[in-house]
Amino acid sequence: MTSNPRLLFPREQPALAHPAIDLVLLTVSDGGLQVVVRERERPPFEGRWTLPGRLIEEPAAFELAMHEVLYEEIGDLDAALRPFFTFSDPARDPRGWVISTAFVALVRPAWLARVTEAGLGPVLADVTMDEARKEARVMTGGVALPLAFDHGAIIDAAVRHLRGVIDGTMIAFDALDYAFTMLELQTVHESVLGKPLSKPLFRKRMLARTFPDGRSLQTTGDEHRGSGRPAAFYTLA
Amino acid sequence: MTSNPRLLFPREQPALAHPAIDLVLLTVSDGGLQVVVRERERPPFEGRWTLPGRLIEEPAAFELAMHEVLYEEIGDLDAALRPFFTFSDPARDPRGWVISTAFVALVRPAWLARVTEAGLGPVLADVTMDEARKEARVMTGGVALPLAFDHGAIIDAAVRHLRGVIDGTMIAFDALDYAFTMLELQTVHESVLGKPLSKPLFRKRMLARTFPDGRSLQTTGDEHRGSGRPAAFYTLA
DNA sequence: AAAATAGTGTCTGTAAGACACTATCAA
DNA sequence: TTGATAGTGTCTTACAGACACTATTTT
Repeated sequence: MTSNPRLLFPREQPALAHPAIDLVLLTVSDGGLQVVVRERERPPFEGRWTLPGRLIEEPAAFELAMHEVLYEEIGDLDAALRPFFTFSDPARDPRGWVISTAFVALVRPAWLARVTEAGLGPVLADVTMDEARKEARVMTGGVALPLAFDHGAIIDAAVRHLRGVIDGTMIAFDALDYAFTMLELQTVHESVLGKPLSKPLFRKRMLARTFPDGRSLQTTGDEHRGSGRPAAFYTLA
Repeated sequence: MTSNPRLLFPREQPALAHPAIDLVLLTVSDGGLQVVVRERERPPFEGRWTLPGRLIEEPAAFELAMHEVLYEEIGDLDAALRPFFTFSDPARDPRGWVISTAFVALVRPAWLARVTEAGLGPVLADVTMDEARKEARVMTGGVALPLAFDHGAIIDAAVRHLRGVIDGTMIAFDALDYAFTMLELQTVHESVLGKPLSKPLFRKRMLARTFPDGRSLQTTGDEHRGSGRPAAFYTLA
């Protein structure tokens, strides 16, 4: 499919752009939000950090291209990626007009383990939301990683999107294993919202709730043993 | 086909696409949702109906192109258009790969008057949501208008988007004049949601509410006189 | 026993929801 | 007066939110 689409619109001079996708893969560990980023190896923005993503090479619905990128980056993933915004500013990429549709997903820390293990590939970086500016910042070990393009704004928009939907959808469970403790679930919510929640209230609400797919939280019978009283494991059933 | 995302422009053949925008301009009159559509005058889909929109001719952020289309279609408009989805299926336009970012706005019936008056231009059509299928249908005077491209799906997605945000944002007021009655406000909500609401409850909620910009509903002192008891006019202040 | 984490009970305020009612206009 | 539309009062139930409390484990 290399035919130039310009020829198909004889009566107009429509602009052409490079379609692209960027993925904001977020996870919650150590009580904070983390995002997958990798270092750019060529100009522009050589040495700065970017989200996984790329220009589209074959005409295909973005939802398909998105799964390709996922497979290459992480190896496998069936988490629900949702599109949340399309970034279209002609100045966002100095090489040309790149229109990027951004997707966001919460993923389980275990699924990202292979990313970190690889060593030279993408890394997990802590996300800091700057509530005043419209850009998130990322850092590892307290060292800020400079971001390429408008990727700070993309991460910011992704987290704000999640904040709006985390309480009405089942997205939070994408960040958790099959079985999880109530505290783990609460930490996912708190990390996304960027603020603490009341423990008794959160518990009550979650246990009373029937989720959109009809399931609700059930104890598995197993327990998580830590340094204090064991915590019950819950799952969706 | 190599798929190393680090080799972008120089060594790969990224696809090109035509960026486009489509506008879903909705209004509420006669107690129902209406949308601006116009008849296509050439293939493909000649004679079928489309949303206002077009291919982008100059690289520019979509938000700018959107205002251009608005100015040409309606003459003037400052309503808040919000992007809600980007449609990217390569098969959605038989001429080539057209990636369309769709925007939705509620607008005042008076602003659309000139559209209808023009006669030969766009028309206002009644919107029927087909809750089962993911496509809305439109009709005028009980006669269904066949839609071009995936515009039925775009309208469906637009209304679903509105349903999710109408109660938490101030969008509903975009469909109303400076002063409006409580019933007019309620009708806007009901038309978007596609279901009736309790009158006393709606009234209580709206009068008790402080909206995101800090304003709340205040009576203007004027009255709307109809066939029954006059209704108080309200406004945001 | 002390520390740590898990989990519960109770009270108060507020909002949802249902329903019946009153108010004010035109004809 | 009747019909029509506008607007209110009241009662019940549910949930948010705050806070103090109890429970079960490890060290």
